[in-house]
Amino acid sequence: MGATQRVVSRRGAPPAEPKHWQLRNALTDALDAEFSVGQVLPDERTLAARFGVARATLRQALDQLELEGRLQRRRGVGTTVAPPRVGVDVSPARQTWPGAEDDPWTVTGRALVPPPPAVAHALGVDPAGPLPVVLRDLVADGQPVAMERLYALPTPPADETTTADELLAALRRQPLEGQDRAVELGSADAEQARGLDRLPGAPVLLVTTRYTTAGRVVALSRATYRADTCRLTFGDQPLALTPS
Amino acid sequence: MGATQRVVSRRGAPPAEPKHWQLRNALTDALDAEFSVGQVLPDERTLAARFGVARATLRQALDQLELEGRLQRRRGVGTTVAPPRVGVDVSPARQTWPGAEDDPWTVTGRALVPPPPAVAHALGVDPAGPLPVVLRDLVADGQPVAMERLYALPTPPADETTTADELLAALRRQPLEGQDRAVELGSADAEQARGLDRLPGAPVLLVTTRYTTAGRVVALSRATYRADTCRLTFGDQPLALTPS
DNA sequence: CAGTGGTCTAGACCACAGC
DNA sequence: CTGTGGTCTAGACCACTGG
Repeated sequence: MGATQRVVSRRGAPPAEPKHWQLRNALTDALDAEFSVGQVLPDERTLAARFGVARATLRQALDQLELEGRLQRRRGVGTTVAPPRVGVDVSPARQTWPGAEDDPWTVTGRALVPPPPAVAHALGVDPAGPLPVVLRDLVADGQPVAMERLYALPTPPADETTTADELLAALRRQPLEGQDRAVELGSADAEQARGLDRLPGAPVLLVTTRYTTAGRVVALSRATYRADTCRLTFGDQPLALTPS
Repeated sequence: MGATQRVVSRRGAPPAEPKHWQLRNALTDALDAEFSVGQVLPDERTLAARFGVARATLRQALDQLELEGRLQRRRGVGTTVAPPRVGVDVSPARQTWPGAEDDPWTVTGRALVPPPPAVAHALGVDPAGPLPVVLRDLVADGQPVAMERLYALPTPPADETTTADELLAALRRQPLEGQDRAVELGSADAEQARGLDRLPGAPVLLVTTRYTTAGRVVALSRATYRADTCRLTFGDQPLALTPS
């Protein structure tokens, strides 16, 4: 990225693309060609001036690139070129309960709370009645990448003194008949944002897993992965691919 | 949502949450309590005035809700409450080539193009040499939900006259040994945006599938799903769950 | 403390849908 | 044409990091 430049063309043909999009494309090319992982970019005010746009417009482009995992921004620090996304294996192929050996998740706590309506419905329980939850974290490459809430149908019924490990052990005692998963886009709530080192509303990949035994859903996991840094892999071996 | 209201509390405790986030939460609650699918919201200028914020701030909250699949916005029309996300089955369990019978995708074209670097690398071919691509669309509930580019290692070599169906047939003639998938967050390019009836940069779930035969990747699919309207399901049966 | 990204404002104009 | 969401601007202030 050289001296003052206007990548933007607005005169002439009517259906011109939005400036922030042209800017994103220009920055993508610059990132590919002239920057290496970890390198810090000029600050936003400087970049905006350099491209001849308002800071809000420049930020729209940076937002895109951060969403795509190309950039990493930290308040008070600066904007750096992000490393390729971390591949996280989430294949349902390995039919195991959570907490089995070589399970990379770490238990961070447990609670007894009224489940969200959707969870209560899936488990077939009363939304008002408290349900035990196991809280777990996933760390990859030294960075927190996901947080999970695992709602379990307790057998035998749990109380305030039941530990997370006891809840997991109770699940493992049953035969696991099946599990299915769903992935969708969501946004981090305040607590998740704190745990993932992001701001509230940060984009996350929400993975919902249902564990069934005897034709009945007995546990339901809600895992939120940082969408900017994670690639979820299903299958034999992780991919070494970056978009486009 | 009644008359003029300020949901926002900024005085007092220092670490107050951002207005746009409080606004998102307030709107989420209102959506749950007082709105039904398809209902149109007041226009943005009215809403902003109602909540006592600038339109840009209100829009930040609406952006979130649209990302989460709660709202649908159409330029020149208005903002409506979105229906629950459509579940799309993408389990790699069904080990079949694309284009098998009961494959819900529709072929829309083919091309002979130089592949993106990542694709060339995965297939082990020269990034400069043109590669055949099959273009396909996926429609669910009458709405376009995904677009796919399927890069194939042609056997025998394809030329400009090879049709999409011939390319798919050539793949199906080989034994499919394995496939693996990866899901990550991306943004729609100009063409995808057009096909998905969105604006450029719209959030998409990027699903990369590798098809292997004889220990070699012979085809690679890049499918982009509308992140606002789709939920990808892996497993026995689709889930009927909405976040929180 | 200075410098960074994050938030918020008030206003203007554009692109598009539908009447 | 009117009304909608989409884009863009210029500026201010806040929250956080690091020296």
